Amino acid sequence: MVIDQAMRVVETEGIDKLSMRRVAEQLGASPMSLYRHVASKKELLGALAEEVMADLRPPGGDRSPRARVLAALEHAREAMSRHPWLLPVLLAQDPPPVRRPWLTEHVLDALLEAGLDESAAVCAYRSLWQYVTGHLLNAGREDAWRERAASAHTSDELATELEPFPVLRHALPRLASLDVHEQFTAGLEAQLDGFLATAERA
Amino acid sequence: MVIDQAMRVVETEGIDKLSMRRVAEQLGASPMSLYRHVASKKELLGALAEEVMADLRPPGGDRSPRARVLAALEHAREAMSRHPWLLPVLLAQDPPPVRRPWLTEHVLDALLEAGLDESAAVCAYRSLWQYVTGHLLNAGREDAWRERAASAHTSDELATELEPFPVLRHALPRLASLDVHEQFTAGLEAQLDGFLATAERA
DNA sequence: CAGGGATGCGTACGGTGTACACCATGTCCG
DNA sequence: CGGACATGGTGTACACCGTACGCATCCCTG
Repeated sequence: MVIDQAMRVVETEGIDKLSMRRVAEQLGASPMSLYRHVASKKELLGALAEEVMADLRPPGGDRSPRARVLAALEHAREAMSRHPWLLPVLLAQDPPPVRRPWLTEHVLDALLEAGLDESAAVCAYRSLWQYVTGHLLNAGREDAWRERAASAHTSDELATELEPFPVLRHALPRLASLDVHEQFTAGLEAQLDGFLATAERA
Repeated sequence: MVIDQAMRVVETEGIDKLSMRRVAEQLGASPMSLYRHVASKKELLGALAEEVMADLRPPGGDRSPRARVLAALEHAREAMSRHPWLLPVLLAQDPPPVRRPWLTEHVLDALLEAGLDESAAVCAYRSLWQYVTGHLLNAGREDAWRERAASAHTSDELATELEPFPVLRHALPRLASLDVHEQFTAGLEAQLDGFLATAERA
């Protein structure tokens, strides 16, 4: 019940409005009463994260291993991008909770089927996961970047600031018009294909 | 002076011991006096981040473009891993500060020289950067994961918890013995080579 | 019925960022 | 010289936060 209400708060008011007092208030209870159900706020957050991760089951299908990896990670990205608070919370939890690792299982399996040996598969999985998380964490700011880039044309101040960086300045419009989702799949495919290629060579 | 002292606090006591009151105290001043020099704590953190980023100049050299990209990003990883607070702070800043983008300039330049067209280079740069940040954010927890993985042999509870995930369970020892730095360069090279390969095909 | 554990809650402590009003000092201009 | 004004410092106060501690109340069992 507590975590349900907490989830509701997070979803409606955002993660930084989540406080013990807020949850208790909406529950018509006193702040301290929550501690009968939850050891600490950190644990509460962990429970929230686990709840979301629990139904992070990659889509099935009888596609090629490569396609399965791409689909699984794209699915994960999409799901996690709908809960922007999730990733920071997960990263703040130590030790990392065992979170029904469907994704890991699925991707590892596909990588092995694609011909990677076990240690290469593990390495590749971690790399791909890191890429996905990195993308998610940066993606929120892309809009701000875009504005910044767009204003480079008009703002003299920014123009002179970028004076020592000719390549960047010239490429700035491209950066502004970059489609976030396209860029995600491009990077994902590049990395995966890189791994598959080195596996092939061995 | 304020930011210098703040930097000192962060370096010696960690980022979460940084508070206006703490800095003021060490400066022998009152908390509110800081606000004459800094608009808010957020701005203070931004200034700290910028200070570190300012001397994030990738190493030069007359190597191949590929080697230059790798060296630049490895340099960035190494530098940022020495300041674990940096990346979270950067990601919390909106809008992202213009932070003397030596790295961007350097990598973009190398990518263009490697034969990518401008929009591909921009896309690749963002992907690579996202990978680096993702790696850094996850890397701190690797030790905890390693412990967790190591305890899988002994702990029955974890063993039964992993029962529905045979592939993962079998691969767990590999995960535990993964060298973080090797994994970083492997993923980096895979992604970069993937981008270079698709550029070649075009 | 007596006792005891589970559960809820009120109070309080120590911490945070910062709005606001006030004061000290120096600098410049009429 | 006298007063305006900018610059920096301070003390108080507010609105929060997480949570340690101890007391009150309930139900369940012996």
